[in-house]
Amino acid sequence: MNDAISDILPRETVLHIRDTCLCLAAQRAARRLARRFDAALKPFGLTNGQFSLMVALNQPEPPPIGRLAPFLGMNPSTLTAAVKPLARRGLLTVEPDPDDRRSRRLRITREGVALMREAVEVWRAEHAALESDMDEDLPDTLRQGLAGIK
Amino acid sequence: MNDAISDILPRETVLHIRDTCLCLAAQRAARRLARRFDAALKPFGLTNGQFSLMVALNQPEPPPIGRLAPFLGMNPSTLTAAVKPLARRGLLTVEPDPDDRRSRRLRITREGVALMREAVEVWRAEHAALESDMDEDLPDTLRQGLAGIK
DNA sequence: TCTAGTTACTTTGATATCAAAGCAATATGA
DNA sequence: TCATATTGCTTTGATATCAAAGTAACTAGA
Repeated sequence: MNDAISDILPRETVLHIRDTCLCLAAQRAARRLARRFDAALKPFGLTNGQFSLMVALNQPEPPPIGRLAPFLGMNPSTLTAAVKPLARRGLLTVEPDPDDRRSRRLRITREGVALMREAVEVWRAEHAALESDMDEDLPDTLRQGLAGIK
Repeated sequence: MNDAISDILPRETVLHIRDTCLCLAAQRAARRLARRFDAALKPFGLTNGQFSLMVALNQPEPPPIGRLAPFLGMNPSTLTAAVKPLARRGLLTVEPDPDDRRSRRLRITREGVALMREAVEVWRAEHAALESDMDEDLPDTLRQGLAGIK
């Protein structure tokens, strides 16, 4: 007789968590959307996350990591790692801020802009297709709901 | 003169994507919720994803990987990897299905159940706290919206 | 000035994530 | 029954993710 058993948690507890857990619901939806946009952006060699990061670089002043991380809901160390493949491909550069040498600013390159001009059009098409799959007011409802998670 | 430039994408395009992209909004919210539940479940050595997986094992018959993956919105290969640390800790076992030896069923162990009994209470408390941070009808709105993403 | 504290980021080590390719078992059709 | 196709899962190689601990640079207060 080994450890494997059938003596499980109460069925109602399991169903309750399954049906109400916002964290599970969010992870599930995030994975599905990630796969969808990863596939759409594949011709550009970009993942959904890389696309979002590249979009966020388009600011009058190249933003530092410390400003991008909260915007993306991301830990700064994740961003440090995420920058590497993009820098390696020459899509962005990392420059120390002259006014504060601790801070490092991410600047999109010409190549990055050229790639993004095309990628944005694919994003538009894919997002339109996504929304057309959904009930009328679901997109806005979702946007409001997701924005409410701090 | 290097590659770095200031010739960026149209400002309106950037703002449009930033404010409407459901994929970005979902990743951002998923990261925030993941961190929150990871922190709450840390005393049990469980991540939010491990918790959800363990909950899903509580079924009359131990489910095969191929049934769990779609439930979690996950690629089967991700699940194969996710199982390893949990099996190593003795929280679940992997058994070949006697009726189809390709299929592998995940069975929660006694230890797994014991751990989950406590973890579920922490989940309850954390989820209640999460919902109390939100506007009245936001949780249900979000659940419906997230469930609408296929 | 120092010096202590804070901030911005990186490194480390672990798990998470996927697509693609691979393997073995099952199912199907001739 | 044999060959082919399909199915269920795993492996591989790459990026993603985090917390914790580390480093360097800045700040504030004595």
